[in-house]
Parts: sequence; C-alpha cells; structure tokens
Amino acid sequence: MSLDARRVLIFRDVARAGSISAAARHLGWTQPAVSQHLGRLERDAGGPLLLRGPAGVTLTETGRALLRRADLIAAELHAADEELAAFAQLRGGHVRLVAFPSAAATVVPDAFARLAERHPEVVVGLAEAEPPEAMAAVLAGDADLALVFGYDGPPAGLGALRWHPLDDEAVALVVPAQARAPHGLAELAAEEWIGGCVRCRGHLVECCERAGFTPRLRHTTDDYVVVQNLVARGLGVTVLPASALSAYRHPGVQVVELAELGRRHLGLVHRPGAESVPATAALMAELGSGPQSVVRPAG
Amino acid sequence: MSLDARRVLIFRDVARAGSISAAARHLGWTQPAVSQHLGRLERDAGGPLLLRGPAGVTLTETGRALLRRADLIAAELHAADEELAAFAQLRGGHVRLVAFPSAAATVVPDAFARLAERHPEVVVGLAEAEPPEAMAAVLAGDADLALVFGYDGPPAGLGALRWHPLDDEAVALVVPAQARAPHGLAELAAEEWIGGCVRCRGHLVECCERAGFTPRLRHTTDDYVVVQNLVARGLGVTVLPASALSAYRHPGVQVVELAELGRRHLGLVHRPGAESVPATAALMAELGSGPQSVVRPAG
DNA sequence: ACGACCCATAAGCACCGCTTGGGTCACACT
DNA sequence: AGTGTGACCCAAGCGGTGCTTATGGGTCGT
Repeated sequence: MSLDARRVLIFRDVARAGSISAAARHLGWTQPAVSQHLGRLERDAGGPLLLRGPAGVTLTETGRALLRRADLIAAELHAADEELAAFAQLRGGHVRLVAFPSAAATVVPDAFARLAERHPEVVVGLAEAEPPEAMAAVLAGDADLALVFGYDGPPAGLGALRWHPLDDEAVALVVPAQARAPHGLAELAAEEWIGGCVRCRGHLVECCERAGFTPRLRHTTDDYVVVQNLVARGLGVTVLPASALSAYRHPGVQVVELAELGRRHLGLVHRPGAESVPATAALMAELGSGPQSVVRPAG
Repeated sequence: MSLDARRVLIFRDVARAGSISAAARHLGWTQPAVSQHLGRLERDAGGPLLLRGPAGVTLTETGRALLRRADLIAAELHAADEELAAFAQLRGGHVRLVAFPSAAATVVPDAFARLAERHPEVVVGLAEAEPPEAMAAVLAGDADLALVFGYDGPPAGLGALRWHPLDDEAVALVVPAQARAPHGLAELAAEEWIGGCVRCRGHLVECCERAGFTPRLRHTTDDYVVVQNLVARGLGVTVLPASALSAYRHPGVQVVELAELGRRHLGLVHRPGAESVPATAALMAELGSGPQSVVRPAG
C-alpha cells in the first residue's frame, strides 16, 4: 500500500500533459511504458486515478488529491536539486521567476542585471502571468518565485505559500486636467469608468462600492498609456498605481491620491523552504534591495 | 543532474538510521545495495552527502540540506498514501449523480438513504436533467453518474460512455375507460394524441409512424396526472410507462399494454473506468440493488 | 592481535521496466 | 459507409537496473 515516488511523479507528468501519450513523448519514452507505470500506481492506490478517454485522460477525485501532493513532492525535489547543485558549486543554480507583465518590463530586468553582475553563474528564467496564475505556477512547482501584487496586503489565495513583502505604493485617481479636483470617490459616482486588468478592475469596483456606488465601466484596457489618453479626452475616469503614473504621465490628466483607494502592495510569493535555495535567495535579495521603480509618495 | 526520488528517500533512511548497514536491515536489503544507491545519488548530487566513519555515517552540510527536503518529501508521500487509502476504503469521496426528474423524486432518495447508511462518509450530489443533458454532463466531467432511460435499449448518443442497465418496464396505451379496447396502434390513427416530455414524444411519433400513421399531437404536458385527466375527459389518447401508471391511476382511463410500444429501459451512464472509483461504485451498487420503484409488468 | 563493527568494490544473475507489435475504440474526414 | 488518426490496452521479448554473494580495507573495541 506504499506508493512509489517515481510513479507518483510520472502520474504528475501525465496529469499535466493531459494524456498518457503526451507524457510519454515528454519523457522520451513510449506510451506503454507510461501506461504500465500508471497501472501499477493505480493498483497500489486501490482505485483509478484517471479516466481514459478518446482524447486523453481526466483525473478522478482521487487523482486530483494525489496531484496536489505530487506537485509538492516535485517542487521539493526540484528545490533539493538546485540546492545541491549550488553546494557542489558546479554552477550557481537556476531560478524561475513569474512576474505580472508590467513588473516584468520594469523592476525585473533591473534585478536580473544586478544578479548577473553579482552572481554571473546563476541562470534565470522569466515567465509572465497575472498574480493568481503566477501563484498557481509556484504551487505546482513550475516556478520558484512569483512577483505579485495585492491590495492592502498580500493577494488572496496564498494558501501554504509564503509572502515576502517588497514595497507598496499609492493608488491614485486619474481625471481630466480641466476637471474639478475631487475630494472623494463618491463625487465620481455619475462618471464613466475605465477598467484595467481583471484584478485591478475588481479592486476598483470594490472601492467604489465601499464609497456607496457601483461604477459604470465603459472601456477596458490594461495599457496605462491608452487609459490616460482616454481620460485626457474626457471619455472616462480611472485609477492607476503610482508606478504606472511615474512611467508615463499624459499632460492632459490630473492625478489625485486618495486614501480610500488603498495601497498596492508588491511582494514575492514562494514555497516555504525555497528561500534557503541559494540561487532563489540571491534573486530575492536583488528584487528587494534594488532601487525600486515603484515610486514612493511624498507623504 | 536530476535527483532520483527513490534514492533521496533511501538517503533519508540512512541518515535516520545512522549507518548504511542499519538502513539496509531496516529496508530488508543487503548493505551493498544501499551503498550503491548512495554512490549514485552522490554522483548525481555532485558531491559527498555523508562522511563514512567507523561507527556509522555523519552528514555533510550538503547532506543536512538534502535531509530537510527528503523529510518533506517523505511526509508528503506518506500523506498521499493515507489519503488514497481513505478514498479506496470509502472514507470520504464525492459522487455526483444526474437523474431525470421523476427518478430523482423516487428511486434516487431511496438509494441515497441506503448509501448514507452503509457509507456515511460518502458525500453525494444530485442534479436533475433529461437524459441527453444528463449524459452531456457526465461527458463534460460535471457528473460521475447519469440515471437515464431509453426506449428498447440505451439512449442514443452514448458515444464513449458506458451503459449499465438497471431495469426495464412496459409502455402502455392510455385511452378513456369507456372506449373500445384497441388491439394495435393503427386503430388509433384518427385519434388526437397527448405528448409527454420531449423524448417520450419522439418515441411516440416513432412508434406511430412504424404503425403507418403520423399522430396528431394536440396537448403536451409531462405531468402524468394531468395527462390522465385529459384522457379521462376524452380529449385525447396517450402512452405512459408502467411506473407512472403505478404511481397514479385515474379511474376514468383504461390501460392497454402493447408490444409495439416497446419497453422503457432504465440504466446508468458513466465514463469508462468510473465504475471502479470506490465512491461511484458504491452508489451504483445501491441504485442497482435496491427495491426498484419501477413496476415490473405481470407478463 | 583478534573479533566486531563500519564501509567499498567486483562479479553474477534475477527481475524490473522499456520496447516492439499487435489490437480496440471513438471520432473526423472523404 | 469506408478510411485515417490518435487515444488507449495487452502480450511478448530483451536489455539494463539493481539486488545479491563474495571479498577486502579500515578503525574501533577487548
């Protein structure tokens, strides 16, 4: 009744690949080899882990439970691998970072440059994903570190993952330059709003509802240049984090920082224990120590 | 460069046992077997993990780092083992059943009650849907089991799904009590007909066309009480399955079983392999073993 | 000095596990 | 309806992993 760790990891490959054949191709094996492993694993498990269909496999409830464990095991094994490689000093190790797009274009390259200067032997990998997906990637062992943001604290759904705060920034109201400067969100209940990315939009709606109204969302784009152009032409109002406004500021808009919009917190998410992997720790240090491109408000 | 999970766990045994020989005894192996595994693991790791001494082994710095990871992996594997054993022994697990409305109100509650008595930890879910939608739900993975019916065999559109027959019942002609008892469908070509649910209506039309005429459908309702009221008042004739007539029988109607109406087959539909998922198998057993509320005809 | 531990290495053989080559099934395409 | 494709499983074969036995070095105790 004891499971073979190797087969559990093979099962994970199958679950992630979506079919036995695809997993076999990925492993460089033939399909029956993987099939046999799964058969024995299911015999050990006492029931089917996945249902074979004409277009691949789908997990059973038992299989989904095992996959959660398998992800943890795979991630831990990978971390051990990196840690040992660093100890062996054969190479500096490998860090895989997932960052949300705007950070990937700003803070991350700086940190990568500093890391390359200080630890030239460390190899870095970068993928872009919004916070929920980024955290899922870390949880699944596909990444070591996720650069994410949350409003008024770490993002929701941390689960067993660890939160390592880096910085936080104000969120500001953006209205046309010629408009009367508002002193509260409630004054803008009648305006039309421009939404950003999914998470930003959710936060905007939340703040407005706390102020007593539901915003009428007209346009939606996550490009902060486009957003400001729309505002300058009077097509709506919006909110933007300070970093976006420091990267680009349209002359036709005015910016009003409001406490009721909360603050946007930037931070890293990782698995417990990952912070002791040298390469990961090095990247964390660079992301935390460097000159933040996130502009701190004067007050 | 990647570590073998099995060797990592063997290394953990050695570290915990304090010597290679002790770990070998614990594993039921010989000492060289463990020694060789460690050798290969250290080769993969790129450096020594433990120092061999006359009184056993002591971990190197690298080894201690690996041991921390190995403990986590072992714990996770053990947890997975227990979790899977719990599923296999039906301590927990979910089954989601989709049944057509009249069955959901009769057979299903009985089966659920028996299942709850025998396997109190199994959680069941129930949704109502007509056979085609129920089968689609199973195919889409939204349900594990569909309780459906078909005429003269399994319903059409099985596709890759499996059919598990439960029972079958006669379908009878329902005409006003004072009418002359018909001996065949063809005698009723001039009558007005009352249709039931979509599938039942389709089957009725099919049978009539096989008898040489197209029925004139006047009323349509899937309530078997209403249908019998309409028939009793001479507003039309219809067909009903035996179970509906055993649940309610209007005194003003007479019932004639006709072989040309075929039989209505009750059964379960599931995805291949699902029948051996413990929780699903348990519900299937209860649905199959219980006293059927579908009345078997005398003949 | 000798036995009792610890360990590694070498050679042999069994069996695990991957491959090859069948076959079924469902679906899409002609 | 026939055919092609891609999914899966099963059966048989064979190579290599991995366990065994056998042997030897090393360091402690007594």
